[in-house]
Amino acid sequence: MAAGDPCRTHGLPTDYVVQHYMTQQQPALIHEWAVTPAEARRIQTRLAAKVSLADAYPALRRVAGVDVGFEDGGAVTRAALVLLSWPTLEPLEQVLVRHPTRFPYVPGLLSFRELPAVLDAFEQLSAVPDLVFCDGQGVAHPRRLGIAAHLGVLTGLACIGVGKSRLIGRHDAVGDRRGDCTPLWLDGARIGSVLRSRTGVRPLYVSPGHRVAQETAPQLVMQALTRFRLPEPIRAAHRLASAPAIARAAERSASRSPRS
DNA sequence: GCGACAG
DNA sequence: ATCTTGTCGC
Repeated sequence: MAAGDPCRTHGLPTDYVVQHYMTQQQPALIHEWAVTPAEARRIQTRLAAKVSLADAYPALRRVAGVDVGFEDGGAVTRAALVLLSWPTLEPLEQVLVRHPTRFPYVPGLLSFRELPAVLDAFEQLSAVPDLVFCDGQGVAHPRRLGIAAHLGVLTGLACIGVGKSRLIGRHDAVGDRRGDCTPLWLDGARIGSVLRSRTGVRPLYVSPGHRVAQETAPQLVMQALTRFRLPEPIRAAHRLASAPAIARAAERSASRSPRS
């Protein structure tokens, strides 16, 4: 691969070494996506060793939000990526990529289903975000490599996983007021935080993906919140990824109350 | 063998 | 995630 080329992730043999996403610095391990569940789990265990749980991101100027949706009963994957200013959270740029879906949903292997399209979206973004908020878990995962951690290791970007529900781990009851937070544990180690992003809503499962510390992750999510349950970067990405569903909903309500 | 199980 | 209408609550 020539220096300067964006990182390509398809069709490469397992363990092929390429440059980090747009940074052209440390090489990163890129693997094949056409794998069996058993191979995927081995890849996760190997890549998990590359995750860093120490704060190591640039001064925050712009952040990104990632979310994925589906069309055609799952046949098509839609990856939405939105770039926003920080700390003002104003949308700056957005990218939507559609890919044929080629991996089933298997609990614990979500990244193998969604990341191919997400990585393509990153290649089309004109600027590199200083931090990424990703829908799903970070290291709060059976093998410590949820989609946010996987994305972080492959791109080298600082990432935070924000899950709407729990994949694994145990925790005490969370306070019911906005900002209340309690650690998420697995085998005696902290793997994330359970955060009440808004009073009266189900808590968020926040965990570092890469280059972010356990204590920092929930703080950054709090700073990315406005008045809703989900942090703004992810809300923006979700709106984009769910555009077809929203359009169909609007279509139905329009047919129920026709004008004229 | 029986649950649990991101999106 | 997606399919789907109305409905209970702040």
